[in-house]
Amino acid sequence: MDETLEPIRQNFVDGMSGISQFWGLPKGMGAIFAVLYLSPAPLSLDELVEETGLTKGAISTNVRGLSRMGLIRPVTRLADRKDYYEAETDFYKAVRSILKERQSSEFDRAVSSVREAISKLEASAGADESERAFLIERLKALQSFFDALDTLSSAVMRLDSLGMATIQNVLKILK
Amino acid sequence: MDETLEPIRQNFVDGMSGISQFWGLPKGMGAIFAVLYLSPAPLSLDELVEETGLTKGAISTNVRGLSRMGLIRPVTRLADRKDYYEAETDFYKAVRSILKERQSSEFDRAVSSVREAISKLEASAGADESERAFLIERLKALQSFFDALDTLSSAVMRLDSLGMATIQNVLKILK
DNA sequence: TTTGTCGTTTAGTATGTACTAAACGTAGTA
DNA sequence: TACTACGTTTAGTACATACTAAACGACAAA
Repeated sequence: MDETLEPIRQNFVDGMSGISQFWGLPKGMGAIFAVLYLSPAPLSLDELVEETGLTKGAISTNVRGLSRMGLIRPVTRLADRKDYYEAETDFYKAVRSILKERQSSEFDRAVSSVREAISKLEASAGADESERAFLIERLKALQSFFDALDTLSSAVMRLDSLGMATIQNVLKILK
Repeated sequence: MDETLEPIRQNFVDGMSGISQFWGLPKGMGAIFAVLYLSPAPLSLDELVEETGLTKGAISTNVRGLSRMGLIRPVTRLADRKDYYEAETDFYKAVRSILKERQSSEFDRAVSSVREAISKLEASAGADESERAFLIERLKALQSFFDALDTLSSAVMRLDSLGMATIQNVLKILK
């Protein structure tokens, strides 16, 4: 690697680490992704150890997380027991993958929690009428907001089939 | 408060706490917002202490954070030294406010970090040519992705002026 | 089988942070 | 002035978690 370019790369890696922990992810993830993203060839775990300064254990767990989110991709070479990884360069694909990940876990729980609360409230006659009505109203407003988010999210996840032209259309409306 | 409704409310509060810490925010924030959102009238700090079980200190700092994000709003009553707070019920307004908050802080730093890297790279002639070209290509791809995000984000922030019809249009395209 | 090279897992550690408890500052009230 | 009722700030604590170091398991080669 050219020494002139090294500080620039290092700065980029630091920046991505910052973003990473800003979004609540381990900063090692950001660093690993940054290194892979600026690498012309897939890298092995040991090479990542070399480049990031993290230990193999940390690399192992973070790499698994990044794979699960679709931000990096394992590359296997025949007759080579090492695992190699490369960065996903299609960010829209990565965004979809991340949304899919997050969606399933916690967001759904929140949505169904609200839905459950509403149906319980509607079932509980005999309680204070005005307060009950108020709670139902508030929760339904929240629910419709969640629905909008859900529509948006699942729309984005289907974005590959809709084609990149869709993104342009949306941006044109918003611009 | 009707005792029949209490467990439902409590369940909702717990759920919002969960979401809150899932998104990297203190779970106390979620709880406070939930309590305020389900309250017909604005609540004072001491009432929030009562409802959430947190101490006044924690309430104080979390309430400040929620205000800054635009998720709740202070309400002052004449001839009453207490501060009261109520939840923002326009979630789109809250989203805009949160985006504005996040945008300014870390995202911009990332964007300008990439831009800076690119211009440094373009200035550093004499270095390894093929690698330099590769880095520039990758960073420019990342930059255009950031630009798209930025366009989207600032568009959402201007969404009140564009009107709610815009949201409908966007969702129609995506649906 | 033994040996070496992988990735994974585990136990321990350090760091950040959200909280509690209590002191504090401030502004109305007697 | 002293007193009271607030919200804020600070010092300390508990807890979560991302990491290190090292043991472990799997697998291919000798």
